[in-house]
Amino acid sequence: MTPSGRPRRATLPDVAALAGVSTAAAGRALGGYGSVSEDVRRRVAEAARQLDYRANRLAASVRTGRTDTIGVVCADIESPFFARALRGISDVAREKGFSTLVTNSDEDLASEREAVQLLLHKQVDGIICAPADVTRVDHLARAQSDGTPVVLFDRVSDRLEADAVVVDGMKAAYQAVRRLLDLGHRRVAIVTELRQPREQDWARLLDPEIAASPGELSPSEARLLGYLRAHWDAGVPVRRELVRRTGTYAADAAYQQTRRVLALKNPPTAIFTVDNLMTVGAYRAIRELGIAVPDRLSVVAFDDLDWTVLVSPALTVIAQPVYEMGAEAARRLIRRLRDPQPEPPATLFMDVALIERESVAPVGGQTPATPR
Amino acid sequence: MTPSGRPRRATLPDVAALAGVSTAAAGRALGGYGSVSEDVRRRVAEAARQLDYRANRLAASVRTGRTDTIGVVCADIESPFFARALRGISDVAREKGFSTLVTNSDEDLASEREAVQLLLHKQVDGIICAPADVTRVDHLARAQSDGTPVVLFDRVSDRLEADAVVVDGMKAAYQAVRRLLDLGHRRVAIVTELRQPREQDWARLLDPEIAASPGELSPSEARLLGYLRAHWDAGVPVRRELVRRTGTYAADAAYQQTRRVLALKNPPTAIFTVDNLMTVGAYRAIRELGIAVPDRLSVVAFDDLDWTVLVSPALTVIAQPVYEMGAEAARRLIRRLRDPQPEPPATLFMDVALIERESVAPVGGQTPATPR
DNA sequence: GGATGGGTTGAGAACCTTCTCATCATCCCG
DNA sequence: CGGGATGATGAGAAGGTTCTCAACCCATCC
Repeated sequence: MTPSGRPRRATLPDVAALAGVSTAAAGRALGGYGSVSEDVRRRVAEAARQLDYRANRLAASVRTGRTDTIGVVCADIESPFFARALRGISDVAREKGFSTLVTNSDEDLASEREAVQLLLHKQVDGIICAPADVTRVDHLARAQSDGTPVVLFDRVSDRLEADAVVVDGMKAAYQAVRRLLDLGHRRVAIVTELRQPREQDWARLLDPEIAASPGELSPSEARLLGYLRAHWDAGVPVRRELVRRTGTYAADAAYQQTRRVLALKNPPTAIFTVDNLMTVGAYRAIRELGIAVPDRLSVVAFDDLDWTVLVSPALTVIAQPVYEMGAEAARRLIRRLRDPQPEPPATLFMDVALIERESVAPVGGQTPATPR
Repeated sequence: MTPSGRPRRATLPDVAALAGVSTAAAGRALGGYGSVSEDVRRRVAEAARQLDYRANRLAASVRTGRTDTIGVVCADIESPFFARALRGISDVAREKGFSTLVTNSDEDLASEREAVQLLLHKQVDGIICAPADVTRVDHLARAQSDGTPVVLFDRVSDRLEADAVVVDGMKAAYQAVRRLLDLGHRRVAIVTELRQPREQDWARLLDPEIAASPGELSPSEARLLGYLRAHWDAGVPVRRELVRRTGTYAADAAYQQTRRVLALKNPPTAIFTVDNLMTVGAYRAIRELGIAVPDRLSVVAFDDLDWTVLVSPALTVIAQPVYEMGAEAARRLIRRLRDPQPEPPATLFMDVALIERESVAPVGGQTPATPR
């Protein structure tokens, strides 16, 4: 009996004793390693059943050094993007016998560091992380060099030799914005967070050399770059007042910025929102102002959300394979866990799809011929 | 060096040796238990820093029996409801020094059993669970009697003596439906999942005795009961053809059912959807059919989602304090962990709010005077 | 000056597994 | 029938921590 009066849970020696074998044999019988006779296996199983034995996987982990757990650091589990990705991760993980320990960084580097620290203390076998700052990944590098593999998710960093699963945000944004420009739009607004609005950011994006290697860019920066390039290639000048940064990652800020940009003397005829939170805020502003979409304003949003088909007109969006991205990240991590030195780390770029619905029209405003 | 060539991580004895103290002393110094002199504390800290010591919390857990981890069994992490609740849970958990191990049951009893089993193997300190079937909770009862406290979330079961954090779904639904009836609606449809459409369910809900103790009802059943009661109290007969069950928990099914109910010769003038997935499906049908809301159809939805203000007209909804529910569940669980025998388990009913927006009008169809 | 008591300290057990290794029985084969 | 391979078994170490306990120091108090 424990001090609390509850009967203590049966342990391996208890089972072994009841079955009349050694602890080692009982362990083998239940753990499925080593070799045991059929007879012993049966007796041990029976004893375990009788005692309602429940293996303590913690103890096993101390011994083996494996916990069959993968740690996930996401920005915010509440966001549909991460929620769905996590579903992909945990489905694959479960299938392969792993659990998932989830933490939120809220896009804050310090929280992320703390989270990684915690995961390492808890001895997770590997980590999937959406790094808050792709230029500050030393903690991940250290985890990795200490033997805990890392897979980057949603964001690459060329300062870390690790697998990564991402989307080519630059290409996707380019494609969407190019489409708008081709339809004759000359004033296309973009609503983006972009946390540190360092003045040199803008310059960085203009630098063709940096622009060529997206490993230094956050997703938002990459998408902004796509926006800029589409303009350059189309020979349309970029209007500074149409590039709206919220500075903070919040729908409300996007709402404010959108109201402001739509209140310009010379307002945009199209707007591109850079992720789901920005879309929510921007769309609220558009709706509140009662602006006719797509007649007066065309809208393209990054990320497909279930409500984008519920509003009228339905939103044209860039859809990322979010679930699959999560699943693939988990697959890669687990592959690396199983096979210590498989192949050199690689970045997987997954395809996005531009889903044309009803919120885009040629400038001037006729609705396109084929609404859906 | 480990076989792999990497230097082995420093352990407590290593630190102790470098600091020139016993392992026990080093453990005390770093772990913050027992008593140590200032001098020792400093030397140990310095040694730990030099060796880049990282505590193995697994080993500690084996010894202490605590893992500072709480297990969560939710139906589907991808649903906005659970995603937000999980955020509440993990915020509180983190603040109090706990991690969260997350599993999905997909509303399937077998998966839930498996998940609980896994959590127990991993020795979580406690479990927060949204049980798939409130009448089958033996596995949770066993976990609890074995010393792993359980807090029910979103659903009560009177077959389990445990804390629970829920919403009074019956009252909420009653309130919403009553409002519709008071506005003159006589044909109010309800779209609900309700997994096992056992024929006796209906009878159960009619039985006043069972209806009095909601501890046997799933949230969907409770909400249906609220719907029924509102009718009884208002003296409005319940039309069987207006009660639409999807049988399966999917937006598509809700879409189908909604199309069907709206295609009746004598269609409803109002519709009540029972949770977020049902709302998405039902609203898609309404939009596709081009039915004017609220002029021809009033709409009330359970659960407030970010898009309910983005559609026009904005949806009138019943809002649950989802984040707070998660947070409170975590608080209760942790309180019980800290204090083995605090008070008897209790069910906390949290308040819902009926948020009136633009999707409800008196029957016949004028828009109400105060749109927002 | 001895008793009391609180703060420090280290030895070693404990937690519950897995793993190594030596032992032993069995079996196959030449 | 000897030699070697194969498989089953148990003793005991290992994994990295926490905890118990006895010993010790030193100050205080009578």
